[in-house]
Amino acid sequence: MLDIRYIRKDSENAKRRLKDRGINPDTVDQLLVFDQKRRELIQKVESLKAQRNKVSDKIAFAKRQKEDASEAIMQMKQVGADIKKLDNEQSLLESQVQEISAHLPNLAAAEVPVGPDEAANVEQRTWEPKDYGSRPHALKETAGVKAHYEIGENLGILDFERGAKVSGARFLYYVGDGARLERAVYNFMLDEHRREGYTEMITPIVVNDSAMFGTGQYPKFQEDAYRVEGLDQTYIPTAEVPLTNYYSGEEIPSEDLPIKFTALSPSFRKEAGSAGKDTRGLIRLHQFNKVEMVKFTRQEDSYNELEKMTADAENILQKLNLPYHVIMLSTGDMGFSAAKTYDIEVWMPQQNVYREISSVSNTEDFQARRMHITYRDEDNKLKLVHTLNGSGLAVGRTVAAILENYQNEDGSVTIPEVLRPYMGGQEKLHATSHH
RNA sequence: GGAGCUAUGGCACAAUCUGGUACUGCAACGGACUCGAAAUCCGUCGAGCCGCAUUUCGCGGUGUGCGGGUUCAAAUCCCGCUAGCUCCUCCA
Repeated sequence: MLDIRYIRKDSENAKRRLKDRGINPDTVDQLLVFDQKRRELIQKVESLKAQRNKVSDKIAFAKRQKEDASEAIMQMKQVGADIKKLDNEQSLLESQVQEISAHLPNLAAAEVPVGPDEAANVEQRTWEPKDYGSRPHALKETAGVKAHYEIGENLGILDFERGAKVSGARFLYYVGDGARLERAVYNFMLDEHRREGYTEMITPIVVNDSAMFGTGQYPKFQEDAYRVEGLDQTYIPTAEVPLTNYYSGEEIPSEDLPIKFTALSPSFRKEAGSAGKDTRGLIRLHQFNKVEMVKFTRQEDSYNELEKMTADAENILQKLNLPYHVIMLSTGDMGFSAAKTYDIEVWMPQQNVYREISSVSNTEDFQARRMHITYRDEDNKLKLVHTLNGSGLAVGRTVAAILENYQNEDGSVTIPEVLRPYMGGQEKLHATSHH
């Protein structure tokens, strides 16, 4: 959520910056009207309440003295009724202010490119293994390159058909070495992050509505969430939700900052509005594994920590020897809560494109204000923490990238060296029977 | 899932039956004493949120788990909810 006092005080800039995020300035004007009315009403009702408090004290005093207070009581009857009426008006205005505020996205950081969509994103850097060209999996340019789902099905390690039979489209079974590879990948990721100082967590994967509100998924993006029927609970779309809400409503001892969490979790998304897109393979599923990173930082540290978190995600791809590039998302392509986002896209040779495998964002105090997570600065002043989140990485998409980039001409797949200790020293995936 | 109990400052608790200034202790902070500290004594102490004012001290509202209701007035009475504890039931 944005600071209403900023919008009030610097409304022209607020409108301009929100316009970059796709918000009609009229919406902001409407918000300011409600806010103005609300504050006028507060002043009215508060002076009545001050009066009531004073007279109530007098009545209490009189009763103790066994004196008659019925005149004051009669007088206060009307005041009480007026307060109730104004209180109701005020709570209506509060909810109108809240309704608009809750739907306003975060403001973009100054250096974020302004643009309506992904065309305005700006590439930051590219990376590929030094010996990429001489490796057997360097099939980037050749015609015989297979798609990851084709490789997986041929090897018998990915079973989309039975996933669809049992659950529906966009679900799958990993079978045998496929399941082992997935497990190797996320264990490797978690171990790397732990080494970088992240505390490993296992979180609830069902959360309540206030948690979904806290990180910014609700109220705006409910249609993409798997809700538990009748329970006001939701299967998490990302571990960012339970990890960030861990401290909701709390003051974090400032000597503990920055705090770094990592967790593997399944992520559930209805993918409403993406019908027909990326329908095949591991790219777009209703359920997928993801290793997530979350940080809580002092305000002045968050952008430095954003760079570090991005490097932590890149480290995984570098150790896996997978080519990638990093882009900075434009104002029109960023997520609701983000002030600045780097996407990391991994090279997928069969489609000849870079494909998103991680998204790393600084939300500044946007989530912390919704969740009320604070710390005290050097002057003992209460401040909102900054929160960051990033994938490190999407596990299924990593498996897909490994299959495509490490495929051999005989149909086998070489296992990246760093993963071999996680697979009993195995070096290749071959077609085998798993039945 | 069933029954009972509980929820009050950073912590521990009182006031709830019988509606009327939310008690006390510990901790914390300031001061006295001291070369310094401990002990002792004196004083301050409801976090957060909202509004107004602002160069500074501020003023008011809210705030006894959450949401309603009754009342001139709610920690207290009524209704709903949440969480925790105990017992029963169930379970990996």
